[in-house]
Amino acid sequence: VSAIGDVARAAGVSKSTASRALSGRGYVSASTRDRVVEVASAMGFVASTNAASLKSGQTRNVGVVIPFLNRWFFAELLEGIESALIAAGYDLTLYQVSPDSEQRRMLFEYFLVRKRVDAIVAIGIALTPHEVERLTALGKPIVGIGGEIAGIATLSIDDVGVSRTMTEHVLALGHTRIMHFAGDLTERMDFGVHAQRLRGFRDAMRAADLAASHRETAFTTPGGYALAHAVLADATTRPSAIVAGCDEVAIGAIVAARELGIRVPEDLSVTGVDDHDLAEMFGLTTVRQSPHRQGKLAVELIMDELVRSEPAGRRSPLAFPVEVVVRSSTAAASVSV
Amino acid sequence: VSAIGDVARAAGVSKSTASRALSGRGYVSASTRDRVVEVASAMGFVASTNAASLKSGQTRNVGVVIPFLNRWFFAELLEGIESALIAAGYDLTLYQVSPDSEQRRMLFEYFLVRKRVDAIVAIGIALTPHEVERLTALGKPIVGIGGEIAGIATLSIDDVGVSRTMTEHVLALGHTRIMHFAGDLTERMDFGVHAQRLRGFRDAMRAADLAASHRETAFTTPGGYALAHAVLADATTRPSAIVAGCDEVAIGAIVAARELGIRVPEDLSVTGVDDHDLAEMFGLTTVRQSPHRQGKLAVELIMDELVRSEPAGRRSPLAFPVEVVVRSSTAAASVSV
DNA sequence: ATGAAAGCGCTAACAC
DNA sequence: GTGTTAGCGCTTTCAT
Repeated sequence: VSAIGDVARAAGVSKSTASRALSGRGYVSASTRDRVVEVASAMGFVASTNAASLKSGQTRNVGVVIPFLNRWFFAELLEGIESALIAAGYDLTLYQVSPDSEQRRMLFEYFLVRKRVDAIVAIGIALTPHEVERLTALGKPIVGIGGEIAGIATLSIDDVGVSRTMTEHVLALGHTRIMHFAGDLTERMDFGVHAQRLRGFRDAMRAADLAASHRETAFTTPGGYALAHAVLADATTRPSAIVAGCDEVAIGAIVAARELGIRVPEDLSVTGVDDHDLAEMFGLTTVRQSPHRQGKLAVELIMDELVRSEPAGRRSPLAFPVEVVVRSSTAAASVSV
Repeated sequence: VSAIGDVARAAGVSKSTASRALSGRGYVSASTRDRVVEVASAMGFVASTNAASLKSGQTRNVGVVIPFLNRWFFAELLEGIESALIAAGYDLTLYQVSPDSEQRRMLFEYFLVRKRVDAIVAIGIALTPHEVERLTALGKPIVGIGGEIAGIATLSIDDVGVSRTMTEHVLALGHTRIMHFAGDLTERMDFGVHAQRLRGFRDAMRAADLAASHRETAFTTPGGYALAHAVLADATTRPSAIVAGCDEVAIGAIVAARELGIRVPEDLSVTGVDDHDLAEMFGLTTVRQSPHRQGKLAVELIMDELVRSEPAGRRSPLAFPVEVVVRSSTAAASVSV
């Protein structure tokens, strides 16, 4: 009672002919094909992916490993990946994983290995050489996003450079009392994003012969808000500019500053990183990472290996180009002292 | 060269014994089991889900259909669902679908039918009777979230009631010039959430013998921001309270109000719906929908049908209980006129 | 151009 | 308790 057998019988052909007609591979006469296709759709027949996969070894399914779902950059990235995959006829299996967890080990040792996915997109996860080896041994293309990983194609922005650029931008406006709102360094997100952005800030400040002060905070809007309230309370010691580690933190800082009666950008310059969808509303100067495009590009790289199997040239780490977006939050800088 | 055959040979047993030892089903002596398990893990063996599914008809995979990824409520919901599924040993296949699209038809006619998922969680999608029938005919449990759907278990909040309650809350504070910031009614999200929240507002206003005025906006923070700027500009006509259709809109309104020098809540009360993670920062009075818990509950319902196969009692629509969270944004209401 | 038959890797009767 | 056997539904040589 195999389903394709039913279609075949109804169309008066053999299973193999039905299969050829429906999959498009192999020779079938036009008239036969049309008949089979019509019968199949009339019956509402859809081939079982399991059976097809078992035979072909292709699942038409891609696993996506992601650390956050409720943060703007990651949600947007996921959207880009999802739409690109659907467009290519692939399904997306989602794994939310915090780095450094037992869960993560499980994922790589078990979930990803049971021949359910053709490829993997690993976001914000610094794969170990062992993990890379295990996955490539299975012949599964992997693309990493968020940092460089030896041996596989990766997509990432230059976090140090981005942070340095933003700091230089603020310096060029004449600021000297600049503070960096860094992510929690002990949290140790993979690839040390927080640490790298801190480093970019420090590099720029050192080059300008200025003292680089920073404070750590949760990488969220409430985090930036709370920290700004603490840091901005004392008018005599407050910085004239804040270089925030990400837009969420920057936005929290702006809200807090306004609550304290501090005008932004007149009395306080704020910059972020991400081009969050609220950035425009707050006139935030930031760096556009184009997560949507990163997602689509990642899928393209996957498809290069999967469909056209040309892994060679592309395998090197790819520094994704970003774009600085200057808005009013830094436009009118007060030149202090 | 079947993989489990390799394990079996290496362990000196037959394929079926190996299968029993690894799956845990059926009788195997403890010593044999241990040996097989050890050999398998030494070889890094993981059973092919395809083959297992083909045989058992169970995919241990659940499809989740969701309209947005980058909105707080939906992202949080997805997180809840994901973690509950992983905990149950299930994978999650993600489909982002805008209601009313060609894509959506494809999804139900094709993607969801190819025996790749055991069950479906449909979020914010008003399934048609035809779609429900097709899916239930396949014996796949479905749980809907966001509105009632005939014939399947659904989880939703009482949108009319929620909106009425919030309006009554504002009325009780003594406000008379209250405006509703509604979602775009032409956008027609499934289940008419926007229209229902508007109705709850109108019901409460009518009961209080007050004129119910509302304006439509995109259901986003920038949307609420732009609308508030337009509505609040004229001090003589501005409302003393805004009942926003969701927290995103409410937050945008608060930011705009503050930019205009309007104090919140002293000069303007604002309420929302969702308990967005920025709600606390803005002191926003809102309704907590607990998306995380909704997600976990949805998975539980799925598992009831899937594992314990007891679909009966639960199938009726379930009104998910919400909680009103009063914060400072409505605490000190100015009694107008 | 089409059909017959083998088999993808695993599980579940059924025998022993 | 363990091995043997027969498929799950499809694709794909290989004949015809």
